[in-house]
Amino acid sequence: MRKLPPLGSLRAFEAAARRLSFRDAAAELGVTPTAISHQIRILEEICGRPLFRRRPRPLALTDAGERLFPVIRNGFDTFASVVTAVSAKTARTTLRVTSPNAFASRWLVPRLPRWRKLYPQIRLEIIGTDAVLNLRAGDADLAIRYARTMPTDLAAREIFRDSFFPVCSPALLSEGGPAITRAADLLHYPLIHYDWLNGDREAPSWSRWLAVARSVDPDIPAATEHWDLSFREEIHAIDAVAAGQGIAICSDVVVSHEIESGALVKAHDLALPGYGFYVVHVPDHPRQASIEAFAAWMRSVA
Amino acid sequence: MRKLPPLGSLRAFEAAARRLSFRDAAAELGVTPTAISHQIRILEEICGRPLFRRRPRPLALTDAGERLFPVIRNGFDTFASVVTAVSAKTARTTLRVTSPNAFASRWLVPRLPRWRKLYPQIRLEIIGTDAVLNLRAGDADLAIRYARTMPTDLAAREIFRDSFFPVCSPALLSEGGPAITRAADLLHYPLIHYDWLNGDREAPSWSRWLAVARSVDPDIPAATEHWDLSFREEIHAIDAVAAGQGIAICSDVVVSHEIESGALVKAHDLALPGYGFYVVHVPDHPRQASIEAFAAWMRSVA
DNA sequence: TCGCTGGATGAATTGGATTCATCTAGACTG
DNA sequence: CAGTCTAGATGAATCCAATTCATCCAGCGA
Repeated sequence: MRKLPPLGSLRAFEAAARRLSFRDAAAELGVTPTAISHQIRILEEICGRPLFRRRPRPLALTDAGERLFPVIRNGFDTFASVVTAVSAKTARTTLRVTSPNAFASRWLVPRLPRWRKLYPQIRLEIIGTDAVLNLRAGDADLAIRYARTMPTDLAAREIFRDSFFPVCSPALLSEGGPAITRAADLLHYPLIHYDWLNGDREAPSWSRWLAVARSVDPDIPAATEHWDLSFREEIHAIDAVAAGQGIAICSDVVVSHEIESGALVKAHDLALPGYGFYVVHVPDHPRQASIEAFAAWMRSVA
Repeated sequence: MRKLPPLGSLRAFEAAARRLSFRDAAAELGVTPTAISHQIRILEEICGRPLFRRRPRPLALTDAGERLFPVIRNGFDTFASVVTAVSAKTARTTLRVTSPNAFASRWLVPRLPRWRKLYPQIRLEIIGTDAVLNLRAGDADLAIRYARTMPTDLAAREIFRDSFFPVCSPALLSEGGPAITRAADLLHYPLIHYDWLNGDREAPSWSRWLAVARSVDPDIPAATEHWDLSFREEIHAIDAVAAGQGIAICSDVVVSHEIESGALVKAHDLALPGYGFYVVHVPDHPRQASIEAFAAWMRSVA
């Protein structure tokens, strides 16, 4: 028998974890912060352990919370998506695009004005979620999938591939830290890690990057247990990097906006190979033309 | 901005869709049928279309309902699973096994007494769900995955493979229907279909079976639009077959219990190749011994 | 040291979910 | 065909669980 916690507490938790603020979560749900506090307390009692570390501030998720969050978030994303898809006439003129969370917020959204200028007649709905929506069922018209190889289950084309570099805030380097001239120098700074949702063992990570760097710079110790800061969510990790809390291995595509604006800089030039970004859709989609336009546009602004 | 329907209505819907009865759903949730009715009405108003076809009886899901159901169900399954996993020590002596829904209820559960007899000291918790749980995150200890080829992201071993046959209730044939001596005779009966959750275009289906049968029996018409009964859920389809409503293409493994007991019979001997059942777990799992025992047991009772 | 922000806590309140009572469609029975 | 039974619909009344209010406390910055 399935034992489901009160759903209200899950909704409160999801909003609070996403915004890392009870206040903002309360505003989003149209209630007072007190209500959020109570709901999360209920969930914490069910789990038998705290989900947030409230002090010292700022608010942060505990390990248990980090574990819960992506699942609950994806679930709600998916619920919202199917219900919208099932609902009578969801403005069938908009192209519904889904992409991974980090890509949506870091790459897609900042460039949407350019899209709008080029194709003002094609409205986009961006569904940023790490849940894998079912295109065949119509949960979205087009998906941007992030994978090592081309998806084979649907019509797909590769738009571009990324590489992974160590990146950090320029402030981190200028504020009197040791200069970085060689790979080993990176180890003087906090290293920021984040998990990959998929179980790719080959995924770019500090341990892989350091292994490659070691072949160039033998001074790098073989077993660096240097887990200074670890996040379950790529977006949280990037926020931490931008805030100058350390250096992370990031996709140059995902942080390209920050690199261009100077908010982040490459800390070293050694790159790990990354993944492909694929535009995926059902074959013979009724709005093939819009899909073509979108794929072409993505490639053009790469 | 994500537009989420009231979660209570989703819970009511999920229970009602799973049991195909407002009454039973109400009993499960510990409320009166009236409450279920109200909640589902709310969800139907949000979707702008009915989710259940109430009359004529029996209760059935509409297309929109069929579309919603698996997603909501998987979401709740996953929620329950992570919350349990996160909760303080869930009796760490039990081996948590997840498998696809149909396999859990049709194959695994009926054979559990045998397991219990052999390994009374190893307690099992069966999490039957079509959602893909995250073993690395500890949502379960062991997964039975159903796939064309061996999963590569975790330690896996093939337990057995299945084949797909047309099966039906013996009552269907004995009740004066035309005898089945060749493939074309099957077309005199209602054909029962069900969707595959994964997007496998090569998945065993009536159209594939008939295509193969046509090479033996050219009398089978090429384009048979014979969609008599269609289900989104394999379990529902099997229930319909057992109730004598028609013939379906079923996995011999999933219905093996019904075949042995005589509740179902093969309607024809032509088989389609199926998939493999894989026992999957994280490498170097702390309870490797239990996992070995389980894999060995599964193979032995195949 | 003093504000200021953001969250915790417990009692009081309220509004939305549930129930009650009643009604109807369809299925089964003889 | 009545006659009966099951399962769900409907609308008003009820009630309890979630929310708010009022207050308190910890951390942070000036």
